[in-house]
Amino acid sequence: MRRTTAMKLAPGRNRYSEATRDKLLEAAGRAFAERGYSSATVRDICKQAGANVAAVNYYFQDKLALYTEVLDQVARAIPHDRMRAALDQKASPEDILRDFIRARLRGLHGQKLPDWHFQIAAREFAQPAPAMSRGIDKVMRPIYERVLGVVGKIISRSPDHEQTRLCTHSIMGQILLYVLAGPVLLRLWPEMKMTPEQLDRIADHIADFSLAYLRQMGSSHGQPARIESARRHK
Amino acid sequence: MRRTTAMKLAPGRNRYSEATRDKLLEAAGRAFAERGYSSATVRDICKQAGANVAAVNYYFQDKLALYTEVLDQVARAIPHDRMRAALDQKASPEDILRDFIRARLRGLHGQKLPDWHFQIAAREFAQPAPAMSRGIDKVMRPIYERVLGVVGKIISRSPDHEQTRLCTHSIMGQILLYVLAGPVLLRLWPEMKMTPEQLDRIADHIADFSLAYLRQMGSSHGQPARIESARRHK
DNA sequence: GACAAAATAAAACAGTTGTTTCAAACTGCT
DNA sequence: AGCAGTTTGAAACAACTGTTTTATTTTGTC
Repeated sequence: MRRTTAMKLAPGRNRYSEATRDKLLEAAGRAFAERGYSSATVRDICKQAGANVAAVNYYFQDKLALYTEVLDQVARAIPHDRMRAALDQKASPEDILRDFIRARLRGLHGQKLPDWHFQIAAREFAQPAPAMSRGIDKVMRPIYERVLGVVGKIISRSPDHEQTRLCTHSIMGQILLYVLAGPVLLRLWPEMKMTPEQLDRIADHIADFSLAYLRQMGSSHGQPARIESARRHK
Repeated sequence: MRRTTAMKLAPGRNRYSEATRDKLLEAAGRAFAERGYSSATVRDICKQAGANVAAVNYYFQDKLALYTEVLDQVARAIPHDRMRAALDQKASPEDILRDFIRARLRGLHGQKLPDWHFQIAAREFAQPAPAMSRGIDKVMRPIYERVLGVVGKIISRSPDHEQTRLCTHSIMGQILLYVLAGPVLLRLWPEMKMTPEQLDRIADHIADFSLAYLRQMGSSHGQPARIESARRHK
């Protein structure tokens, strides 16, 4: 056994290989993304990783623990990439927002990241697993609150104002459509090719689409959101 | 046996009860929505429906066939509800759009409809199941194309113009955020209560947010989309 | 090379899965 | 009431699930 004698709990580095552990993680990532948590089998993951069936329970305690670690890996990979850089730059809030949107969409072309990251993220969005709730706090919240700040600056309102939140959600929603519903969109719009060029055009559209309202809000300071009298009924 | 003698293939009505068949469908809908296809067990579904374990294989041939029928049920139920009504009314495109958004968001409060419809749809978004690809064509496409038409009218462009598509996606994305990512949003914004009142306010925000850009596009006819010079870089 | 720790391998475990079998109960109709 | 056809019920099926056990091989260190 590994964690019984001499190193009860050593989740960090070992002096031994750790190569199969990494292979397991990668295979698990792909498997969970493709088939979902319960449909992906431990046996298949081990076979894909070229390891024995007992490997999962040896390196991780559980199948669930494996999944949790995969989620952590996804969580750690996303924010540090391009979005943080976009949010951290010194520029006008408008430009920061535009760059942030581009950064996020560019990630969809799988230039660097394995694209199963997004599939897992999509799944967790639709139905957060027991292991996820923590992950939301770790991954989403920091970025969410940064965007709240940027949007708040543009529309001259505090970050936790309801208007700021709604606008932020509008932006996030537009982005998430392409992140989450990729396959579906592709069916509805076969011409969508997800090339870097098209992704940039989509990103610019989202920025323009959103800024149209944000600027309008920003210029009219304390006034109500609705410009033209919205039809209220029912 | 049922389909062996005298009625080889009779998927339509029978002269006998069919009550348990309906109960099975409903229980299956809830189970698949809550736990997903592979995690939901036939035994649990039958127990929830108050039927025997063999019932699923008797009334449907497979677990997969059951799921397919549930998907068909979802497909048939969604468009005829409120969205179709909103799209079919005689009004200005702006009002139609606003009503459509409201109709869709109102469904989230599960006032009338079993809201697991949306959960299943969300799951199929994240990863179209073997049985789904057809479903997309049946459910999404009709509505998608109707919205394309409405948006196209507002911005004075043809329904299959790229600008029309991008704008439609922007609207769909904002809606889908609340449909798909409900649990996640609730974690990020605990004050969100999803009451009918708040849902209506959210719907109005989405309409205002979107119309700000759409009207602006509609007034400037053949001109490029971007108003203020967008910062192009990299 | 020897020795302990660590990693792998093969087999078996207990539990659950979807599905089938077959007899019993029920149904509508003459 | 009688009877064919339909629907249920309980049990068993084989296949597969995650996990554990046990033995074997590999590894790093003296």
